[in-house]
Amino acid sequence: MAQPIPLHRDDPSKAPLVGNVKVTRQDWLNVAKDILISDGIEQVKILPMSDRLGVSRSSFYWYFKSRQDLLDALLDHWQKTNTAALVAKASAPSKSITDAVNQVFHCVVNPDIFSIPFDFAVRDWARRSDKVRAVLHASEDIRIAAIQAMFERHDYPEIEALTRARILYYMQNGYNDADLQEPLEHRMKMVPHYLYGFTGRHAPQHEIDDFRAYCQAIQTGETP
Amino acid sequence: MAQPIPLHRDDPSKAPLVGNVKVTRQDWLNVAKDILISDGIEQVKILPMSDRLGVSRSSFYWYFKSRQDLLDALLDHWQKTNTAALVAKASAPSKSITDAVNQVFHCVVNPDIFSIPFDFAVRDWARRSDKVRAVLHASEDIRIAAIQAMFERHDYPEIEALTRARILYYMQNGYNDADLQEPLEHRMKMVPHYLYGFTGRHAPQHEIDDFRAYCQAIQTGETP
DNA sequence: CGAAGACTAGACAATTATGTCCAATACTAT
DNA sequence: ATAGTATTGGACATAATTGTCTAGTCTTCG
Repeated sequence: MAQPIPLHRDDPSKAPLVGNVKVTRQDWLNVAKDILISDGIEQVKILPMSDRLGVSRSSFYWYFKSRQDLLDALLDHWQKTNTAALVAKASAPSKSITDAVNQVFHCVVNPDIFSIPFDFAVRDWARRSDKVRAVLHASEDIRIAAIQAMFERHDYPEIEALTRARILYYMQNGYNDADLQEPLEHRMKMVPHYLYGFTGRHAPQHEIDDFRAYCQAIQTGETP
Repeated sequence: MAQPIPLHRDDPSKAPLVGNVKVTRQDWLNVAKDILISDGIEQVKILPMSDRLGVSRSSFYWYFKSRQDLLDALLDHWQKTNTAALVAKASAPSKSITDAVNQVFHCVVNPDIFSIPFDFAVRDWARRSDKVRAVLHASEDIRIAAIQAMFERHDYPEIEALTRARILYYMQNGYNDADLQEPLEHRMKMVPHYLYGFTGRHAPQHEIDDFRAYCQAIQTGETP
């Protein structure tokens, strides 16, 4: 009765999921992720997922020991995508601090390398699970440390590098309303101010212009 | 078996809730609010609430038509406490803009008039319910309009008043980790910067000093 | 071709939730 | 006191969810 509607598979070349279906462990994880993002961790339930995948509910237990086993895998998957992506961007070589910040900014504007909704969803989840909260805080420490190191590579003193790292990082999380259209545009406008206005200094005009051009380029589809 | 543990009642002079208990509609709402804050709306379930109140599950249906009826009442209660409190603070007369901002700041530091965790919880809830989201957005518009009007009363031009209002308001919501200890202190430190650094101007030193003194006074127990 | 392993469907059991109904009890006003 | 109302407890019905078990089907590989 239920239509198989897999939202995204690993390998699109695989046979379509109709008739006698076979799904992968990653298919279950992807559906779980979608539901986590849209409806919260409480709604990650086995029967609705199996309906969506078009397979029997009991097949789930071949791939996962239990619902908790799936949730653990989902959290692990989050760490290995979002946190890893942010750290990679922050650690990449850069010829100026503006260039470096632009690279980190990639994570805010390019959903393919960093999923903001996924981050929000995990944050919500963390409020209700000690284990997830511990993982989240550890990840945040790693992320901020990577950004701090980035500033330090561009000769900012340790304390100021940490302050700027925190502002740059938390700026991304200023809204927790995933449906709001405004956040991205608003964030982009505020980046130079947050980054340069906080300590009392101001950004050189050409750096602000660089930011604006960069944001526009990404929004119009280019990926510098 | 379950101990009756009402967390807070309307009228403490009432008989303690032991033995043959009678609870009020507000008791149910208070428990629902506590659970909403600590565990999310999904966990607001009737059986656990009745256990906590020490009454039978079916008694619930005397006070509320259904679970949804309770949730509607809970959302209504939120509007009539938090939003009303913030608007009241923003609308109160003030002899300077610093004084006015200090008054709004009351909502960040005094849990008795404005519950930040309650606000966070409703925000989470809104992500999963169109109805709640509509109410939340309407409330935010009302709040920001009140703060904007406050700045306008102190002779800020309309656009700048709106910008400052948004910053002052969203500053409160920069963190959505209700368990973190840091947010309050961090927010307090950043208030002057957010408020005065954004448009390129800077706060007079005496206003920053006023903020600091104000925050310290509240933290040490005084309520100016 | 045929067997072993990978994967799925469906039946069964246990738990927890919502909601209804009615009898029983406690409180209040006369 | 007692009648009437307010409030509660427990039985019943229904649905959703997790998990187990087993028989069966599909795929792959010798």
